[in-house]
Amino acid sequence: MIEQRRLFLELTTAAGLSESDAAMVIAQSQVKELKRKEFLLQPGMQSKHMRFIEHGAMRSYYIDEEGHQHTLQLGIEGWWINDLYSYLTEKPTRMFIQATESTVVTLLPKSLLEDQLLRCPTLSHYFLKKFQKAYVALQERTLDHLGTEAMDRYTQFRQTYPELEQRFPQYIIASYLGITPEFLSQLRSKYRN
Amino acid sequence: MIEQRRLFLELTTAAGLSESDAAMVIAQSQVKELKRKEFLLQPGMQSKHMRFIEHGAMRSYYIDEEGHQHTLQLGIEGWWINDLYSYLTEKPTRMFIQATESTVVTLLPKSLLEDQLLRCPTLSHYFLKKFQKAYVALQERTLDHLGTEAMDRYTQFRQTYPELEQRFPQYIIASYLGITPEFLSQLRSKYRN
DNA sequence: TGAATTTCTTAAACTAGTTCAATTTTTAGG
DNA sequence: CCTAAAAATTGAACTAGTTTAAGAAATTCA
Repeated sequence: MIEQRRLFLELTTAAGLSESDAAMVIAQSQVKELKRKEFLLQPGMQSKHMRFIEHGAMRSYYIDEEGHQHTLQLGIEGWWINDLYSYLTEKPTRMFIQATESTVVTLLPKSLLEDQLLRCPTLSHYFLKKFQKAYVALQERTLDHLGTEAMDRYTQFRQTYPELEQRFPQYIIASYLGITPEFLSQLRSKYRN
Repeated sequence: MIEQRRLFLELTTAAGLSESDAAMVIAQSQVKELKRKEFLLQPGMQSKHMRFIEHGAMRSYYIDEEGHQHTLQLGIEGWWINDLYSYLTEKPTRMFIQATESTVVTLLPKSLLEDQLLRCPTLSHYFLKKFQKAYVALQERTLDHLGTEAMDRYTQFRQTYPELEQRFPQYIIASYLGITPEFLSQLRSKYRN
């Protein structure tokens, strides 16, 4: 059964673990099923797991003082999703992580994972790269936001993540792009002609 | 002489290294002096060092397609400054790192540093925390930017970094806050009354 | 010290993106 | 398959922040 898990595939291919090492990691994991709109994490909670999407789709977002949602991360099967801020600092999160379809996630508890990272350099290297990638993605997104106008951000988003555009409703994509759904709608109608 | 270096102090106190371990790190380092407006890093270069400000002040920024500057990091003596994106990925940077006063920096070459990280867990832990902090700071800044209006960002900045406000010209602070110098000037005049 | 350069301010015209409100279209899931 | 709920669209009024321009103040360093 383990072999059917997408995470098993990820660890044996992308991470380069042996099948037995991968099996050991998976043995420590929990599986969680979520219905559409259910939450995996909510403000005030602490993120104590690394989370891998087996199938389905999720997003992380936070709500500012004026009540506006800002989507920070989108993810579908085969992606990791988390609030690394809370995971790394062990402070309470300000974020929601929510399933946008019915979704299955594998959870690796931080405490157990850290033991395994000490024992398995390959795994450790894999996660180091993941953290770096997360930093890089965040920086890229931040620069993008500061220096690019909404329309360009939208076309760039479509090119970079064509699979995401079909998978998430537009109001979520708008919130990821940092604009209102109404304004995205306007952009789209201009784009068409 | 080594004992006079601010980095020596940082390593023996904040990082908790022994004096001899700290001395070994320092022995691998270079010192660089910069005049006001001189660059430590420019687009296209690769960031191959960790950089510690001995004294003076620096900022990192990038220039978008329309030619606007966006300041990402400010730093004064006792702070690290770098483009971690380029340092971690070993790709060319998009950023400038510039001295805003005459400044002395200690440079730790990545290749040598990584050997030392392997040998010295205390040092390794110190840098792990630094990377995490950088991620956290970036995330905080990004959220802030998305959800807070300029005036609030400004007052928050003043509270969080009172030492920086006096140290950098306003047009740099404006660019750090993500607004034009003219608009910051307006905000300040409202704030006064 | 003093001239040249850099930085800051003010104000008016402007624009990218928001808000509000009402209508239409699409989708979820019993 | 049907209906309630969710999502997308349209347009008009609005606002936070930009642009341009020009003068005033502050700072640098020869």
